[in-house]
Amino acid sequence: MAQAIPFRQASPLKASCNQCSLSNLCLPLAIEENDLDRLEDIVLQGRIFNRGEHIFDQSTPYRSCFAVKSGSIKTSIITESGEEQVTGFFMPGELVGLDSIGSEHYACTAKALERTSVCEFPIDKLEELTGKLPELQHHMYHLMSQEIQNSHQLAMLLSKNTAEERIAALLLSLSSRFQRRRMSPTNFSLPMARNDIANFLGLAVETVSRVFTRFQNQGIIKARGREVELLDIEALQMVSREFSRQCNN
Amino acid sequence: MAQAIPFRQASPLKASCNQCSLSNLCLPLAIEENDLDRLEDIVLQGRIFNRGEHIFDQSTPYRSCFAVKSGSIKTSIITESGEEQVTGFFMPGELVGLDSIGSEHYACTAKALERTSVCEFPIDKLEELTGKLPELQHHMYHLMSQEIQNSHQLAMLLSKNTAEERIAALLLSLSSRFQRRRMSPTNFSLPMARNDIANFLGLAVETVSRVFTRFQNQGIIKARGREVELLDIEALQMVSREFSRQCNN
DNA sequence: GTAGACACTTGATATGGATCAAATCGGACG
DNA sequence: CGTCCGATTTGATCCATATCAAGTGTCTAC
Repeated sequence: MAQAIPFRQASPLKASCNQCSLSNLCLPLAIEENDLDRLEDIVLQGRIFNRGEHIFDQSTPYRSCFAVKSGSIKTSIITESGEEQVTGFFMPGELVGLDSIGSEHYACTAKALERTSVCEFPIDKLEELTGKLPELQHHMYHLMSQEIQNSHQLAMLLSKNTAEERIAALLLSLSSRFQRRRMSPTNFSLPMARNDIANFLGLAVETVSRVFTRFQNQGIIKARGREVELLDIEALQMVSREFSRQCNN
Repeated sequence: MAQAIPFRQASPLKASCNQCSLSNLCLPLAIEENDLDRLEDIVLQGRIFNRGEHIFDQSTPYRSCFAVKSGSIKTSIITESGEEQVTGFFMPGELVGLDSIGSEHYACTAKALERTSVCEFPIDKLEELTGKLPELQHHMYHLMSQEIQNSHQLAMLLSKNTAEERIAALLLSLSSRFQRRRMSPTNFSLPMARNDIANFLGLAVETVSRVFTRFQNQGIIKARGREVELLDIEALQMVSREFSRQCNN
């Protein structure tokens, strides 16, 4: 599949957010064409992480937030007692690390779920820039408030919904995020393991597995390992009482 | 009950954040003495709400965020099906409405839990000001990321902890927030009903009640209605595995 | 190709907290 | 001071999901 890449630029070399296929999802979307080079001036592009590698963890001093360029990332909080709580999954175009701005260290640990490349935005430079570009500042506020809302939605899911409802909501959320990237909203491959899904949704792995097979038996989805096909989106929306918000952020 | 209020200033009259007893908790803490009047220029002070009144709800177009001056506020999401999910409690010095910046409408409903006064910060003016005062901008980012972290902590509590752990964590959080305001961290009166606690923590009212009496029988707390005395904070911290963060935000 | 390790599935059983039901408390108001 | 209604407590029972226990599948590395 991955044919040899002829000249992988080590990394520096000015980024061209301009030409990035994600520019309509990522920070550039809030910036005028002619200010774009100011963002390109501060971004560090081209860092690549293999599956399982940490982008940062809770002991890393906070420096930057990261945009996912390709691949995917899971963030989680590890408690003193070593328990993990997955707090989110991040796909291309999404920004990781907004939960830590102004903290000494990152508030969570970010791990690549597959081979993943990211763009890094040093926070001091980014804050300086948002001070000059009101549109960008507004967009940052918006992204952060979205993140708060998402997290509230998650809390809601965890406290009020059944296992089936939670899983349906997750599948729908992923679906709409694939769609945003002009990929199939019904056929995709889950970037995360059942374990991560279970942890994220506050369930046992066994329960996740059972719900997947139940959905499959009902003809709502087809799943083979991480490959998923949503056969009946409406049914999923029925199952998930609280689908509205999760879907159209 | 509400005796006539002799001269309630309709509202204008320039605020003096300067002299506000909460200036070390609220937005002024991020502002140089000599820039403070710029914040005072944009804040609308003196709005008062009686218990049960809405500061805003999900149909209100987003205009402002609010700082609690006295009293307390509960925020919640009301779903189409009418279910409520309490997303937070806000006490003096804390900022409400950060979850909605950049949205058309408020993402939640805010209700006064008791007689409450708030300071209103129109968001357009505030964004303009944060563009000029880097310290204030930084502080806003920090507050918002704190809110994300809090919400993640809540999600964690909901998905991993028992009823006792959740309630212990809430009591400790309230305790430290009272302490921050130089009030007793061990003797206080809960601003919210058992019902709100239950909803917030994803429990049934009955369970909350039972845990309160259990804690009481164990001599950890003393509770009579909303009056609470924490007799053994260490024991509470023991009960709540995940106390660390909740306490010292 | 095979060993080992991990990811996932399936089945049987246990349990924390929900739900249902009812009593008691407490405050607002006449 | 008594009434009424919502808030809180207490008790009995039930259920969704965790937990425990075996498989079975699948990927990696040698």
